[in-house]
Amino acid sequence: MNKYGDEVLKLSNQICFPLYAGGKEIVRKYQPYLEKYDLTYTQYIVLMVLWEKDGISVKEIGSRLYLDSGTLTPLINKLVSKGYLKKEKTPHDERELIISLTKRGLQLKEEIKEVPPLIASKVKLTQEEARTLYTLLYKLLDGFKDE
Amino acid sequence: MNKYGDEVLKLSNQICFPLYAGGKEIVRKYQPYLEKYDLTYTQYIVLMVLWEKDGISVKEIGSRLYLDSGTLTPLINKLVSKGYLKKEKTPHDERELIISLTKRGLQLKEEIKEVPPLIASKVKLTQEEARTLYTLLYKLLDGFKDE
DNA sequence: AAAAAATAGATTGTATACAATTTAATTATC
DNA sequence: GATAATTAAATTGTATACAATCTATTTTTT
Repeated sequence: MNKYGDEVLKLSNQICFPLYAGGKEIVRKYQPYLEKYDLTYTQYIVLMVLWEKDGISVKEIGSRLYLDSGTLTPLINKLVSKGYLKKEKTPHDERELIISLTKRGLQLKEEIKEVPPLIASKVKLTQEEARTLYTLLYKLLDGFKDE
Repeated sequence: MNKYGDEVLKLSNQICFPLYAGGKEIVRKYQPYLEKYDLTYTQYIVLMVLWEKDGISVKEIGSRLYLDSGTLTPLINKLVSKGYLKKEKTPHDERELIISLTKRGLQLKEEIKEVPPLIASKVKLTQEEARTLYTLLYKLLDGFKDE
């Protein structure tokens, strides 16, 4: 028996649950706004990565988003078929695939700028609280990385 | 053009992304420990709800976990076939389904108490930080509820 | 340089998630 | 009291996630 008895198994005592639920809910909040652009949240963050740094490998996209090729391969294919991305092999390493934005993919960036403020307005936290949450979440994520 | 220019679309400026990634990673951390009990994280939190309050409806489980019947129905069926849960209709409302723990489902609670401390040890936050994160996550979730 | 190990991406199989719809039962309205 | 509106759960369809495996290529070892 654990020294805390039943307490450790209460949903209300676990940091994991609100984190899991919060992550899920935030994605759900995005969907209605992204629907207009025929994008899902995951597709949107893949594009966000490329808007910041274009022409990177699937591997690098994955390491930035904590996603693996099992998720990214079909998702990138969908974005290619939608005309937002293109795939090409690198000459120096035939295993590697370089993902780049098409003109249309780049255009989308300007249109979609309206979305983040709309979501931000739904987050009922002060600037200070949001900053603290942000810092703690990254501290948690960084702690997971090294092991 | 948004007054912040490109800034709003940077992954590093969004609270949503670390939340999404953190939620996903925490579930991934759980899997190896839950595998031993033949459970997934979602199955585990459904059991957690019932360990706290047995004999509730699918609807109530859903409202506590932010999940709908589309997710819960097949998941509960799996837990029934594993021998952890049983389903029965209420006499007073034939639409409603009451989900209860079997003896085996109740036993599992004692065995699985070892897991939360193992996860907690992977979270590299001080007690103070964890408490703050917890508070902010619930504030965020509560803010989502009313609208 | 041949064999072994490692790596990038694709594939397969299982398990969520959730919107939208359907079905059955209950409540509300007229 | 019949009809309409609502509700709980199930079903359907689409899109992640990710472990495990596979394939092709590159790098390391010997």
